[in-house]
Amino acid sequence: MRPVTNRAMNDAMWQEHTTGTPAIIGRREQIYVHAAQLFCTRGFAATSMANIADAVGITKAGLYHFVASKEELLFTLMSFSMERLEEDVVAPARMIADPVERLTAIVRGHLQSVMQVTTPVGNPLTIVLEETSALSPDKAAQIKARKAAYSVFVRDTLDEIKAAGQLADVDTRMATSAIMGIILWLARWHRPDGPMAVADIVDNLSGVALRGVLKTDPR
Amino acid sequence: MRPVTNRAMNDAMWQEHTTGTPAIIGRREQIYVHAAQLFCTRGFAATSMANIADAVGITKAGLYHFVASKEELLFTLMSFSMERLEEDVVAPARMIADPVERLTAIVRGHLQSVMQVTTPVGNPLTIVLEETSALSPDKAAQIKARKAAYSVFVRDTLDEIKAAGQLADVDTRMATSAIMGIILWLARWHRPDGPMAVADIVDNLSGVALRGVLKTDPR
DNA sequence: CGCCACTTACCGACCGGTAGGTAACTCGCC
DNA sequence: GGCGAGTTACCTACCGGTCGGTAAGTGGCG
Repeated sequence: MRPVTNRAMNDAMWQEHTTGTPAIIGRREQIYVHAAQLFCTRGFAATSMANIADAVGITKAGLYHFVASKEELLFTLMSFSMERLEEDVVAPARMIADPVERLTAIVRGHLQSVMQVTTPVGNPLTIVLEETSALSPDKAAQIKARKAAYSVFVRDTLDEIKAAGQLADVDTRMATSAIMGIILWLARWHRPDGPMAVADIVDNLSGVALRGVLKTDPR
Repeated sequence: MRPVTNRAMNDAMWQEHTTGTPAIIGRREQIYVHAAQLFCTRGFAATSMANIADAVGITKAGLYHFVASKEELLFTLMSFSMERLEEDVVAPARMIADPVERLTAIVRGHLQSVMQVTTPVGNPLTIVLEETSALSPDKAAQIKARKAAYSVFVRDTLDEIKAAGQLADVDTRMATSAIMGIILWLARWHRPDGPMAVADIVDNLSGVALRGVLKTDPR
């Protein structure tokens, strides 16, 4: 069973929902894109394999030619989602030495990334990450560990900012939670056809987040 | 079919999970409390009526003696949740004339309210509100309208603050979204046995939220 | 070039199990 | 004796997943 490449899936999701033109992509990619959207709209448990098959335009048995199980489908989607976050947001930010600049890059990058996959139901890749309870304990633990690593990365950056005397009077765990809340909530409500430009949303939300956790710059 | 009073349900949820002592409450209240927790942990679709019945200690048919349907159960829970928000947070805040003070009261009150019902799985009453997709269109619309009214209340307050020249350079819709994100995310991760005191969490998160949206006080 | 072995991409029918929900009965108490 | 609070037994629909089968290629070899 040939694996789905992340690049192909990303292209598929991105192209389908930004240009409106369905990408010429393989069945596997089609399946993952439709599954992500359905899981996002109705939830994992409320989506049947027959629903996904219908959306793709094949039968349920045909669907099982490409995926091993419903759980594997969800897990692959989640892994892909975490990989995107790690590659597109965390990796570039790690190269930035100054902690305030790094935090800015994380927040703006993550916000940007959330809006890059824009569907009429929010960002399926982010929302699907909330379905960890549908996974077997060991797979759930894998995803949770990757989420936790990201959280630690943000918090460590905030600790550095605190050490440099540039953090507002706030616990770094709480600051991390506040930032995550702002970003994750965006993933739920943002619609591609909304009235506000992506760049403006990034500016506004990163502004609130950074003003909220940083000491007002005395410069 | 006698209705469940909100006060009784509130007492039940509150007492059960703060004192550890199960409150002496009626079956109806027991059912709603357990259903809320299960819906919160596994999700609405992944929770069966048999699961709820087991948790309460009766049979599934016995459960149907008290509730009309699974959907009604969810809808009642959601209505109760919105009523609490409206009574405990919105109503008191409406009496405050100064918009900055009012916003402070909303944010702190909502954070407080989220942590008042503390279970090992977050705040079921808040999280259950995310299951609107499991409701029939008309019932979903009712809940969405109440959520929207709350959102408008917050945004109107921010508009007043802007008019008074006390808002940071941020769109009021975006500021509303950021504030909601911080609060709703708290409802997902907060645990009653966490290391941080409720009062400290309120101070920290309201601090981030208010610093994020308000102009730095020149006093 | 043509044929054969093999693979890919499916389909219709079906399986055991579980879902939400119901009908009819029983028990105990005012 | 009637009503509230349950029970057992059961129904139908649908769930995730599998089975056997097949049409349309693909590649190698004589």
